[in-house]
Amino acid sequence: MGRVTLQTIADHVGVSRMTVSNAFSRPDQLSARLRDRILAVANDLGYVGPDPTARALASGTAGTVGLLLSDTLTYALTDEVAMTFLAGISDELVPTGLALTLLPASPQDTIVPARDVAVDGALVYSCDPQSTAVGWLLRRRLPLVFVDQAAAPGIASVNIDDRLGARAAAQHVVDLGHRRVAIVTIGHGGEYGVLASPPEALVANTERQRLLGWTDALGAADIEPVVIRQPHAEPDDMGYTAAQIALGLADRPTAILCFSDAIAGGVIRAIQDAGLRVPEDVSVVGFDDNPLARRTRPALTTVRQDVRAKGRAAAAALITAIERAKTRPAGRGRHIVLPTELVIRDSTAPPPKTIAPAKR
Amino acid sequence: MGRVTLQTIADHVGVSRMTVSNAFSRPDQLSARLRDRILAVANDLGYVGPDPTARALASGTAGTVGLLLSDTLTYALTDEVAMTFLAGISDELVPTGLALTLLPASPQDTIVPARDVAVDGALVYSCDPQSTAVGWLLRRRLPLVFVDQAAAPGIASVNIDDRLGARAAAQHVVDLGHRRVAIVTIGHGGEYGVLASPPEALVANTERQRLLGWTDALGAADIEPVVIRQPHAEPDDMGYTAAQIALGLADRPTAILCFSDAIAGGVIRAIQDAGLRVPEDVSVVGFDDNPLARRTRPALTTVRQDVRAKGRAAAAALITAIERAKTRPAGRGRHIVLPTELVIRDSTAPPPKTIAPAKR
DNA sequence: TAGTTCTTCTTTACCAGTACAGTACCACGC
DNA sequence: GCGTGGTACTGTACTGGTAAAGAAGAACTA
Repeated sequence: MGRVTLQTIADHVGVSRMTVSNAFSRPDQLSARLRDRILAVANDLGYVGPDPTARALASGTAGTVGLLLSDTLTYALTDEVAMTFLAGISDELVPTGLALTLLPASPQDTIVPARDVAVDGALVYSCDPQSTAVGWLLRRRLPLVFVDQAAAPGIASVNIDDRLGARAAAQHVVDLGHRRVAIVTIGHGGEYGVLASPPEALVANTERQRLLGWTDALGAADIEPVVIRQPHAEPDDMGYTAAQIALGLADRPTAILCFSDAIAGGVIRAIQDAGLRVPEDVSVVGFDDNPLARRTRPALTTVRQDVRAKGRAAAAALITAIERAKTRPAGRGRHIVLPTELVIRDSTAPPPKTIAPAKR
Repeated sequence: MGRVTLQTIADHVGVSRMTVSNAFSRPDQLSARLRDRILAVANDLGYVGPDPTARALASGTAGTVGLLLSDTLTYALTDEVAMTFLAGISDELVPTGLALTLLPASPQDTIVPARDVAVDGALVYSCDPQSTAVGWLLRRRLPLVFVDQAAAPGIASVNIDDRLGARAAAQHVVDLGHRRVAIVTIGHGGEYGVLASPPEALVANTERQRLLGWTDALGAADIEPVVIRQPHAEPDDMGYTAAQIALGLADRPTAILCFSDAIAGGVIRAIQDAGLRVPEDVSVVGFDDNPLARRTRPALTTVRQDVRAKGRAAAAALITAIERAKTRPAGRGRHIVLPTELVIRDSTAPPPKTIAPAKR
């Protein structure tokens, strides 16, 4: 069947295939007159442009970068912070003309996107570095950037200062005079419910770092927090059930530190539904400072991170890594750590003098 | 530089290149013994698997589908409804092993993802059908599915029943006895502020359809709504400013119909900040029924759409379209319309007998 | 006027696979 | 003892481009 290729056009115009290729890809390599003629003929023949797959093979660039998300795509995507991260990535990517390919962790092993889809490099966002998907990317020797996960030698990484941020949050409630503190966190893998094992055992790096930060400050004040870990299964219940557990404890906490603002939202609802007040009865601190934090009533005290900047930094680092890979055999990546900042709003206050009973 | 290809492995094992290819891609074509031997040698040589770009060229499949989002990626992505849509897409895509490539509308014209990135088909989500990016996809004759935009002949589409949903929302406030109704909508392109032109003039199909639906019901009750259109620039102010305009009108509306729940959130805050109550002074209706709608206080009356199902339907339609394109020259796509449903909660009530003055 | 450089186009040599049609060998049935 | 069918592997012929060096004529320099 009459598929139109560069050769078809070349024959029609009476030039070599290479010249037609240049007409599309390197306009400076031929005269403007000839180029216009070629483009006109191409248009008449219904030629759209050089075939992307063929071009990818010949030139060695796919024109897109991968993004590997933890677990199922599905799971990571429900998080609204992830959206902002994506937006940050696209800020950097769009001007370069690169596309972004989401690489789901495949359930099968016949087709595995991380192994079988063409990309020029990839961002690895909050994944288990031991996972098979990450393994494939490493073996392919693609330029990589690790984001929100433990830095690996030789691989560029972008992180926020989770530990310091969490530490500041915990120090804040300590300074307010709280002595009974609960932590509500979320993650995947490991045990759920009231957590007994030390933070080091957790798989998810972000969670581990924040837990270390919280216990840094609490430990220094000789406070042993109750850590409640809730699976990420029900997006609608984020933190609600965990908070109920915390409130039901004999020594009810007067402050709850949360892994994210989304969780803090659920925690606040649980507190209010139990007939208690925030911050008069229980103080709550979030993490992220997402747009909702400002609007929540009471406005949420939280640890700000600039997720969009994180996305930009990650994409920029990847672009550099790809550039470098073209010339040098292998570059050692830089490790970027972005700052966090405690934002004090209305959800934290000194602990109550006497503990009000939970109604309900 | 010893790059390892199928040939390298073939030479080592002493079989033909084709057999090595089959060992990876079509295990049933050779004996298990030989296959294991080949795989072992491949592993020793550090071979990861058939090169994705070469495979794409030779087999004619890229292993990924495109997603074209309106305008800048950046812009579409801040919307949390878009996230749920993505999750729905991945529900269908993941089991097939396909990846998802986000195709940003490029600002330049040397590299245009919609034209230059290899995909097996594409979803076009809420785009202007006249845009150049859509034009490229059409010219490439890729299997396409249009989502949330005007159906085009010969192209499969997935929509929700925006018009009927909006109509139900409007009918609801009419039934409650409201006579002064404002509409707060959002979109891109065209005039902003109090809208004078008829709905038909709007570019964005979703917005146009909902506007038609609202005016269907209001028109039948002989009510002329005030339509306020706010640009999508400031994601943090969604609906707030528009609501302030509405509340400042001489004939202050007693009901406000909103394009989305996110806008409704801003509208409610604006009403409350003006010292008025929802729903006693002003009723508010949203659209989407996103998770927040339930949590908002008061809980939001809204029009539910199943965004995730929409994503699933779109991806499924695309997969069928791709399947069919392999055999038949061109299939005419089906047009799917998903239902909407009015969910009545606490943000709507009969209008007040007397109009309370706005404080502040 | 000859040498040099530019511009413009062409030649050659890949890129790394897959599809499809063989071919050789074996077992089976009668 | 010969067709018949199945399994296991191979040979040939593509897929549609790009990089890099080469060649031919024009323009520029000395």
